[in-house]
Amino acid sequence: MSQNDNGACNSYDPSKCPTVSEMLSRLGDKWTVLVIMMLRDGPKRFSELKRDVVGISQRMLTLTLRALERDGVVRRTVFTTVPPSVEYELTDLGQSFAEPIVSLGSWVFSNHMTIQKARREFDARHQDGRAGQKLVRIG
Amino acid sequence: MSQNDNGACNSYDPSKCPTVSEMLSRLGDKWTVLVIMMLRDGPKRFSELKRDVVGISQRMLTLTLRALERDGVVRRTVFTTVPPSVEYELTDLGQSFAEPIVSLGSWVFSNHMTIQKARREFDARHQDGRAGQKLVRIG
DNA sequence: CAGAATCCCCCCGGATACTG
DNA sequence: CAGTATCCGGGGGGATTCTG
Repeated sequence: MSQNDNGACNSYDPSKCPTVSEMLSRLGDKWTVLVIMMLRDGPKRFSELKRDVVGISQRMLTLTLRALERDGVVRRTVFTTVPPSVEYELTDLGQSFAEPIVSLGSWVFSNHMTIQKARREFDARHQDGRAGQKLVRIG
Repeated sequence: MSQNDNGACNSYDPSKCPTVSEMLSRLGDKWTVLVIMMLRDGPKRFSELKRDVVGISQRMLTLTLRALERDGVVRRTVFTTVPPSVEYELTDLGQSFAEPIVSLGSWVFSNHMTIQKARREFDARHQDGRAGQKLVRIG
């Protein structure tokens, strides 16, 4: 985070608003977006999420859900049955948050061909002789 | 990433589309969004960006810009002057990408108060007695 | 079933110094 | 000015094991 420990936000300068950059970087854990998209259809149980979000570990699922719950985006409901089950669902805040999230995901999905093409061209342009400035191997 | 190494995307399942999750996780480096928002107003030079994106190191700025250039989102133009200057600007693809990005940033900005309140309540709820399931128990 | 706890590796990313 | 190269510490996150 930035210098400011309290989340005070005076100007519309994201870099000066800790909460904004925190929330944005939360998307980057790469699981948050997927989890939120999964929850759009309605409540889901822990094991459902774990099954549907391919590749996520239970640890990361737990951490992701906990963070979202803390932000008031997700509501957690425990059913004291045997065996126990827990349901997760988007709050109203979460629903409204899901909108820009989905827009973003949709954009990426519908443009990923273009992106991949651009990447291939970039790589071809930079690996052979000319001006080959490799920084770090990407991908 | 997932099992699939090539970026093939068959179904509308983000978790099965490497490119989608890669692009989404790129937002999480926490600089990408800020850089893109800065470039919305028009072309900017390297040093301008470094000055405006508060807290970013030249290393991270370079890496972020390089990645965005590779994705075809940003165009890099070198002017062989003395001293040299380099301009960065959004491509058409980048402009369209900026839209959902901005939506996201705006949402976070206009809801950060609610989020902070939710966090405080969550923390208060979980540190004292009540069903206190704290994740990390220190000491 | 839904987690919590522990171990441990990797890489992100900051700081610093050097170039064309 | 606009990078590049190198060192290095902290933490993100996977795999595994244990519990109510």
